[in-house]
Amino acid sequence: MSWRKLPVSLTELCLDTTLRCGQSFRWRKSEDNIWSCALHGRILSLRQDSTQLHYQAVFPDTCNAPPTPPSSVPSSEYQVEEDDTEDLVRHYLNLGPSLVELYEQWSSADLNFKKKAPKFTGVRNLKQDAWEALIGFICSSNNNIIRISQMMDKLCKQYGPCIGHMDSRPFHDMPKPSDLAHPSVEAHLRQLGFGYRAKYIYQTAVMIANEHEPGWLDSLRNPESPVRGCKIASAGPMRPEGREGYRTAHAELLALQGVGPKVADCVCLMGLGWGEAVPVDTHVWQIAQRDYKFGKGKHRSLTQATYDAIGNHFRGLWGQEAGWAHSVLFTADLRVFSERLTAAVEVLEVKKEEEKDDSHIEAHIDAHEDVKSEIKLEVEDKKRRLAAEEVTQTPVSKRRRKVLSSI
DNA sequence: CGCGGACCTTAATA
DNA sequence: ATATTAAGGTCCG
Repeated sequence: MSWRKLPVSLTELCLDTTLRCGQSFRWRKSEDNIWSCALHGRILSLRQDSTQLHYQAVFPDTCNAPPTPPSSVPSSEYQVEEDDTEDLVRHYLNLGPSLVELYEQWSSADLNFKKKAPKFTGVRNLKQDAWEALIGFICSSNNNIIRISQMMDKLCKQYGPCIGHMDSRPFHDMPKPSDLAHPSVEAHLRQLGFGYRAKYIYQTAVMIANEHEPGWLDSLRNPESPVRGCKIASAGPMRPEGREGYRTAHAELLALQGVGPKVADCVCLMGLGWGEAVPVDTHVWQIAQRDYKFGKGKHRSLTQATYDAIGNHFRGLWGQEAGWAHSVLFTADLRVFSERLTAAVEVLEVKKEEEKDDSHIEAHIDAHEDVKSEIKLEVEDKKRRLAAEEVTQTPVSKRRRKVLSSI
């Protein structure tokens, strides 16, 4: 029940960015900045300060302790089970690589990355369960992060096991493929507001539960990035189009209903450990046109050839973890973080403290004068939207609106 | 191989 | 107030 901790700086991991940037869709944040999610049979909770990541696992039903092992299980084996939360955290958050070093590497190779990344440090590429990633990203087509999250919540509440409660709210884990392979599922999901994705989810569940061998999905994983344990085998040499295992996994996934090139790449990148997978969605297509000279001549529209060319270009630029670098730029392009580009985030943070005077706010803003001028056009472009957002969304203090309009 | 339309829902935008 | 658009696309002809 007690919290444990790992030393992690905010530049190595920023939970608030990583857990909101559209990689995963099941984390919930409570009042006091605690993120929680039902994962591997427990409710995992995370929070962080400037120097440490705090984590806690609450297991169901047994006084907040891990399940009692059957007496037949040797205690030595059980010890591993009991203490695997740290491993789970390290693995899920992909804490192995030095993110500062990776950012340096990507920045030295790419001026655009160097320009955009400083406002979006600590974006980690989560190593999620492949099945969860598959369903999550099938839901993502023509959709937004809020609704995707709501859909995943409904799916788990309807079909997944309840792991426990926090703040008087139930936490359900992901249902298994066989739980969704019943013919009634499609109509039910449609009734729950999944739209045309209901059929995709049902058909994909049938494929994985009934058509493929058990373990098929995980067999597509990067052997250098196994679910548990350490590296089993080499993933082979890097090529412009990615390693062989990645290409195979991508091609296999395409056979599933509701899985096109973009969703397949998301599953490869965030569920199967293929760091070179580069999902090209509307955001990345915009980025490729705006910052990397795509959108003309041969690559006027986002055809399959253009899609592949963009991935190849980014792999050539950023290397084996190109998909991770892509996630950083994708995050920088997300609407929910757009205010970060306007320095309004400083105002937000100051506002939370409630008792600061305007001189403080001005100081915060002035500190980013250089950034502001550099992206002045973008600020102009988004300022109007932001201001409108403030008026229509939540009641905002006059002070904040005033500051915004003065940027 | 590339194009255009349909496809579910919802909330912001015009 | 009501129509249109956009939200991490895919499928089909």
